[in-house]
Amino acid sequence: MQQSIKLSVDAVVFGYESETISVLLIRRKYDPFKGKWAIPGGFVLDSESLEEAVERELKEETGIKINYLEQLYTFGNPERDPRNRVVSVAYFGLIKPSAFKLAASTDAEEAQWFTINKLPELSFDHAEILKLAITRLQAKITYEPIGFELLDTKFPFSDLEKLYAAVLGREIDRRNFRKKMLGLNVLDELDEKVSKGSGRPANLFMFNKNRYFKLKKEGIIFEI
Amino acid sequence: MQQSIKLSVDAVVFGYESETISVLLIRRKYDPFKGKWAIPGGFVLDSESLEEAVERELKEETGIKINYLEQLYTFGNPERDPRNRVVSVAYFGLIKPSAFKLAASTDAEEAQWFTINKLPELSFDHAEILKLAITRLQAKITYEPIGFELLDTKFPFSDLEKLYAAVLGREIDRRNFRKKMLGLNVLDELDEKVSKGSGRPANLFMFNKNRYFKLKKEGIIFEI
DNA sequence: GCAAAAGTGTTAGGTCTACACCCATGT
DNA sequence: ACATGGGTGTAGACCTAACACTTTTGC
Repeated sequence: MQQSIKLSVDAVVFGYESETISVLLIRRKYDPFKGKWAIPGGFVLDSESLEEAVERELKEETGIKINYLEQLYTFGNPERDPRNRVVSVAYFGLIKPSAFKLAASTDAEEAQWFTINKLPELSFDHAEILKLAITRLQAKITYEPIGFELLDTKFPFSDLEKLYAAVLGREIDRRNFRKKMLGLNVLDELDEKVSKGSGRPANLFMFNKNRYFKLKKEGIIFEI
Repeated sequence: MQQSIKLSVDAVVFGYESETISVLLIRRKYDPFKGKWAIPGGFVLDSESLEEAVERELKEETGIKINYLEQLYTFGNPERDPRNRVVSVAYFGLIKPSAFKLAASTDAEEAQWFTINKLPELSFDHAEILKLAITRLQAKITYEPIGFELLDTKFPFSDLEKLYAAVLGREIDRRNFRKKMLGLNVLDELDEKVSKGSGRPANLFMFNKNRYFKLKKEGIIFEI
């Protein structure tokens, strides 16, 4: 059998800071779409798994190390790359603010964070991929505890609330949200406070992953 | 760039009859796994889309024409095929009972339906693919109206109820289920009855796809 | 007239939503 | 003392889950 399809991976990486969700994009060095912005990604090597390919490409192109990674969708339209047939397995990933800064090795001209409401024009079918990733993030954050992957290990409750508001694009009721989230029984309240300059200092919380998995195994589901 | 990865598609096709869910499997003609059962599938041609590849392979191998098709997941473990690196995009599909019979052209020895509780040993990582497909079917049937793709166009309400019971693997309350399902406002009750030999004849229903899409656009969601 | 499947309501408990005031700190 | 953000409770509406008898047909 003769087949000349090439296989690539692409990764939509989301970060959260200053109450907005951002996506990591790179500027293309070569044609097609030279100079245009694109989702990081590249061809899969013969010996590596798809996830390894994503992690390798992310490290090479942006210097970041991902925190959470899941497969999104495979894009296989024969016309999606103007030159060759390239089928791409898209992933979506989340990183914590502490890993948010791009590696010094990366030329700031080449990799940048973009707020999801202020996106540049994208290469290939990457706008479509990104749109799907955002939809998935919005859906998933309501039934799996992935929001914590976007926050530091210890966080004030208001950060979590603002994150949900940013992702879902709507206001949320502070009291009801807190009640429901704490009722899920997967957050540990620490004996530590943090002050944001003015206002009453906030208690810090941590996501208890073990407790979450235990509850999940018992059939108790996370849902906001 | 040198890359010798091959790309294939595989399709987990579900059917529903006699109150059980079945999967369509084929017997492999060649090594590896010669004589073993496998999910239908094959290599993607350079010029066709992934969906076209699935439909072509299904027609070639089993003679059936699918009713509903959606991408499931892409399996890319380097070890999944003992001979070459083959990355496979798995799909999951549903067919109506009227299309349930395998084409006469197909040797019954080569393609067969298996009740999902009585599966034979499978080739490659197909057991894993099938397991994922079942999980997806169970999840999806509760929040998208895909169950109707497994029934004839006109069906008695009890068929729908038994389908849900079969897919979810548990009993469902007849009264509550009917209330909720009819309350979604996507079923049309016909002026037609059907009798199953003994017992009171049942009214027939139809899924109203247009109404469903209209409601969906208005933000009203299907949920059981 | 009896066996078999279809059709139909009510109640109690739990969950969701809407909503406003006090608390702890910095300036 | 005032500005800022953190922390908390309740009542009404709504939804869910549990539960059993009557109706229509074939035999």
